[in-house]
Amino acid sequence: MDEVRWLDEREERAWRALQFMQMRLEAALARELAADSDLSYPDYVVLVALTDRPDGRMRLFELAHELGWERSRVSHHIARMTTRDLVRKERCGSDRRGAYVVVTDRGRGAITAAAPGHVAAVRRLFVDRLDPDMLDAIGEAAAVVLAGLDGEDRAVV
Amino acid sequence: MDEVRWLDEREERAWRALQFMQMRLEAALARELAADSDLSYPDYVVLVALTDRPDGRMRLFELAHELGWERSRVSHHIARMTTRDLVRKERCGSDRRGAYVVVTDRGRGAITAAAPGHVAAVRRLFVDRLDPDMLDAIGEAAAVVLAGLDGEDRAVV
DNA sequence: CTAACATAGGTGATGCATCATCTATTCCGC
DNA sequence: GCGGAATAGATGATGCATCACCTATGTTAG
Repeated sequence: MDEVRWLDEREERAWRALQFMQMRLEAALARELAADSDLSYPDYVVLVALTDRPDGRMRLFELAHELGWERSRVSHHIARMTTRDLVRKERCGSDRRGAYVVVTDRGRGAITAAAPGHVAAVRRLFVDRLDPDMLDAIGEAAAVVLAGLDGEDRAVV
Repeated sequence: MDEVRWLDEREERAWRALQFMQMRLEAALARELAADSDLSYPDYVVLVALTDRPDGRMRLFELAHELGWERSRVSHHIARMTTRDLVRKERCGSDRRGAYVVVTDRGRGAITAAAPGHVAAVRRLFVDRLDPDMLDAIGEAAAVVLAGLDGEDRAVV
């Protein structure tokens, strides 16, 4: 049992501020999205991922990987979105275990309507508050931490 | 209707990386906490807040404010924690609408057991991956964004 | 070829988070 | 004092996220 290295004041401040910012930011964005679009934040990111593809379709496991979601989460969420006619599922010919998720017209309409407001909110609350140096610093720091997380996952598996 | 100012490549990169980092980091910390402590992340932060007080007690609304939670969330969560004997509620004498949350012995035991591992994980996955400059930059950036969010809230209310 | 394993996806249970709404109490202006 | 507004907290419904587990299909070592 080694001694515990608690966080010092500077470390604690940065860590807590980041946590708090993330929580408040996500809550604010989700609220704004819900207020003017009938989409939740998860709905939004799914539709962004799908409409980034020229054919508006993706395998479920691709979606899971791209969004960093668990497979089961994708399954549940796509099921909910399907009942709202934002996406639909199609069986996959080449791999009969698999399925495609395809964005519907209604889904396209929803994301087209929602995106400008959401991007404006991201700017107003986050991007435009920070000067480019800070933004780069954050991007770089996040990349470093992500690389560490990836490394752990690979080590464990 | 003004033109939409979409995010440029640098902005998008920073924003996405931050989102992704936050998601993966919180998931990893929550999993680790759950694996060796029977506490969820929300349980953990509640117990930290309570044990920071000399008497281990707080009003529910204080807890809501300190954690940045909605009142209803606090109410539900404390109810769940009460059934597990991590905290208990006490009626407040001076304000008969109110109630205290008090950490129990079991709650103290749980947080004492969980904290070293959690702090070690925060170090391993986040704090120790970044040099002090980066950490400060993040703390500062988060503070700026938080100030903006506070400003909006005050303006709306 | 077949047995073992890996992968794609689905499902039910449970805990988490929010919303709308409710009651009880306190505060505050008149 | 009294009546309206604000505040403290609770509650039920609903959507979100994870876990443990399941089926079906594909892959590969022997």
